[in-house]
Parts: sequence; structure tokens; C-alpha cells
Amino acid sequence: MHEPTTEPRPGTAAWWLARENEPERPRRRRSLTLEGILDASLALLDERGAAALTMRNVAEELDCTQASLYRHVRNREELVTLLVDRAISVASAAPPEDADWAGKAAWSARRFREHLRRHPGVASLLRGTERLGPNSLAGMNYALGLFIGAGLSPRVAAAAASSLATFVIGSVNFNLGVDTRDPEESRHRRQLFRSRDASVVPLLVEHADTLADLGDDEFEVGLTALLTGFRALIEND
Amino acid sequence: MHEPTTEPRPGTAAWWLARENEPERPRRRRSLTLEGILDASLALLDERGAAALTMRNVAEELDCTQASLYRHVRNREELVTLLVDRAISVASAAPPEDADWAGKAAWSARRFREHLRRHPGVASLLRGTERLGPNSLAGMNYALGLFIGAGLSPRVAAAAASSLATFVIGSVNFNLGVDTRDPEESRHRRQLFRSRDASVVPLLVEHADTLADLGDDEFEVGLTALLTGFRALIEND
DNA sequence: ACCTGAACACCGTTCAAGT
DNA sequence: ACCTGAACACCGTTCAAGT
Repeated sequence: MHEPTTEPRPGTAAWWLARENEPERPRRRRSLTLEGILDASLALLDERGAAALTMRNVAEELDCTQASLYRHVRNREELVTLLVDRAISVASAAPPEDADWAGKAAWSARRFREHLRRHPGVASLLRGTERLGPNSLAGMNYALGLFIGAGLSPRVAAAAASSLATFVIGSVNFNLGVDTRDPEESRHRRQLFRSRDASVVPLLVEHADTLADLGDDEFEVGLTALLTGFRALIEND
Repeated sequence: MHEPTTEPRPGTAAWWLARENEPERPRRRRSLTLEGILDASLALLDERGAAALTMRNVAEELDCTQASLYRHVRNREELVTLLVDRAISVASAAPPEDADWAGKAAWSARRFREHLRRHPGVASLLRGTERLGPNSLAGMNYALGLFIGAGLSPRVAAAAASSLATFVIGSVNFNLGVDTRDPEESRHRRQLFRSRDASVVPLLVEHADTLADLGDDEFEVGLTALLTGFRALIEND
């Protein structure tokens, strides 16, 4: 079996593996570093949103040319991959020791969600990307330990951890462009539901008010449902 | 309260509402129609992927200029919004009548997921967009009916329906760029997990093989967990 | 050895000009 | 009244040329 000639896509397992075998790029005395590029990118993302994360803007932030960035990063996609993994690390912190496994999982899920809602730019980059960077893997290892410790088989524990992460990330992205703190949006929603054809979608018309401002309810209901379901899996194992 | 002067973003409740109050664009005898544009876009999406869905390519497919498209669609974003809602309709079909509410929900979720996996382009457009178009609302109404019929309060039923949709969409997008039928990817994953530092992520190293090919397990575990959790919510109501 | 300026091939969007 | 050609202001990426 010989080495594949095609470049692996950033973010894939093959890419992270290939990355390690490359000779480390020599440290420059010059100021431009990968760390610096990621710092600037993250700041840009928080201040001006995901659409503003362009190579030109990053370069401008760092007072260099776009071409210089390609000395530290092969692609924009590679930059995004590294950025996402770094941003994830901020969200992973140890939950309170005295909680049980479900309490710890809920605590981490809520914290991760809050982090993403405070940094919507990061959240929107997170959609659809694989998460195999070192920080992502650390989080995965933690969740796996939690569920195995609770009594799930490794296989089911892995699926459970994955499901939970999928749900948290999905719940953030669902409301992304929508500023839920903006009362206008919920007003428009109510108006939309109310004005539908009652013979086609009767329940939306009837429960328009309830549906209009679900807010965090969706997340909490889904979260407890998942954890309750995991608990049931343990008892039936 | 006067009309807002800012244009609502495509996909928001305000946008769908405003759309209805506009005078319908007169039917042309010319061949170019909104329907035709959406047909061509969907074909493009399936054949060449989400990245190929550009105004230029759509125009080329229809033998017209890019500018002509803007006669039927205000934005690319608007085109995407309409496209997503239309694509959703294909996935919504009536589940078998003899199943209970959980069986019906599971059937629909699996069907929706399969549809999205067969059309990854649609799935990637789906991330992060609001889903308030007529077909999306029909699906929402159906799910709401299912959960209310099962005994949940309208509020909890709405949150449950939302959670389920979030999970299904999230589960597809997680594996997007990754061709899971490609054995190489799972091999690389196993290799990645195995070669991690066992003092940092011991569980990933230990269970590398299990983690490498989770496949559809993640979805099934999450799905049954959610439904089990919903059932528990009913009994405690 | 490193960085730059300038270009290339793309985007979405607009609008005067044609028919 | 409708459609077009051509432009505008952006993208990501590359590379010969400078220092």
C-alpha cells in the first residue's frame, strides 16, 4: 500500500495525521506566526461575523499581504479547521465534581451551547465541519468516560456522546441568523403562524403564541430527553 | 406602528409574510420561470454539489444571463431559501398508519435522514437556515400533531418536534464531507485515534476500533434516546 | 530566504443600453 | 416591457519579481 497522492481535505482524519508527519515549519524571528493568524481570525470572527473572515481582512488585521498568510496555512479551509478546534477548547471546562454523570453531561452541554451563542461566528463555522482536532478529541474522550462510567458499553457510549454533541451544535445553528433577543422576530413568527391556512396546518394556527417564542425550551426539552433516554439504555443493558 | 423600511432577510418569518403581500409577478410567455430556476438549481445541486450552485451556473443551465435570474429572485439567499423548502417536501410522506406515535416519528426521522443523505447538497444548504416555508410548516404541523396526540402539552410537543428535527439535520451534516462508504476514511480515523497520546485521551486510544466506524449507530442511539425521553415526559405530565 | 505586488479565475449584483 | 452585455466590487489563490 503506497502513499496516496491526493492531498487530504482539511479536517479529515487523514489530514490531521499527515500534518504531524510534516517537518515543523521553522520559527521565524519575523512577527507573523500561525498563532498570530488564528488570534486575528478569531477576533475578526467575533467582531465582524463569519462573512468577514476573508484572507484579505485577516491580512489587513495583521498588516501583511494575503500571500504571506499562505506561508503558514495552505488554505482558507485549513485556517477554518484550526480555528474551530481552538475555539472549542474555550468551551471545555470541568463540570462540578459532586454532580452525577447526567448532571455533568447537562452542565457541559449547557456551557458549550452558551459559549457558541456568545460567539455565533464560531458556531456557524462549526456546522458541517468534522471535529477531529486535539481539543475536539479531548472533549470526546471526556464524554466517552462519562457515559462508560455510567454503565454504557463503549459502542453505545460513543454513539451517545456523538448524539449529544450533534444536538447541541444543531440547536445553536437552528437559531443562528435569528436574534432571539429581538422581540420583532418572535412577533413576526406569531403573525406568520396565525395567518396560515387553518385547513392545512391547523395546529400551527391554534398554538401560534406557544410556537412563536419557544426560546430555550427546545434545547432543554431535547437535552433532558436525550439524557433520560441514555439512562434507559443503561438499565436495559 | 409603521412598516419597517429595512428589507427582511430571506427565510425569516417577516420575509415569508412580506412575500405574500407582494403583487404576484405576471406570468411571462417566455420560458424563464421561478419554477424552472428552482428545477435547474436542484439538478445542479445534486449533480455538482453545493459549491457549484452559483448564479452563473444556474443561468448557463437555463441558457440565459445571470441578470435575468434577478428578475425572478431578489438574491442568491432567496433562491436558497425557496430551494430548501421545496426540497423538504420530497421527504415528507405519510408513515404507516398502524404504527404508534413513536413508530411514526422514527419512520419519518429515518426517511428524512435518508433523503438528505442521498442529496448532500440539499443537506448542506439546510444547515443554519430557518425553515419557515410552506413545506417546512406542514412537516412541523404533522410532528406537533403526533406529539400532542401522544399526550404532551402543546409547549413541550413543540419543543420535542423541534429537537427531533434539529437532531436529524445535525446528524446528517456531521458526516457531510465524509464519504462514509469510503473505507479509507474509517481507516484513517482508526489510525488517528490509535496514535493519540494515551495519557491525554486514553479512551480514544483504547476504543479506536469502535469509534472508527460508528456509522449509523450514532443516529439510531440518539433517535431512540430522544423518543424514550419524550415517552418519559408524557408519563410525568 | 523571505515577502511582496500584481495578476488570475472566479464570485454576487447592478444598470445603462439595446430590442 | 423585457432581456442583455458589460461592468463593479468583491472573493481565494498563485507566482514571478524584488530585497
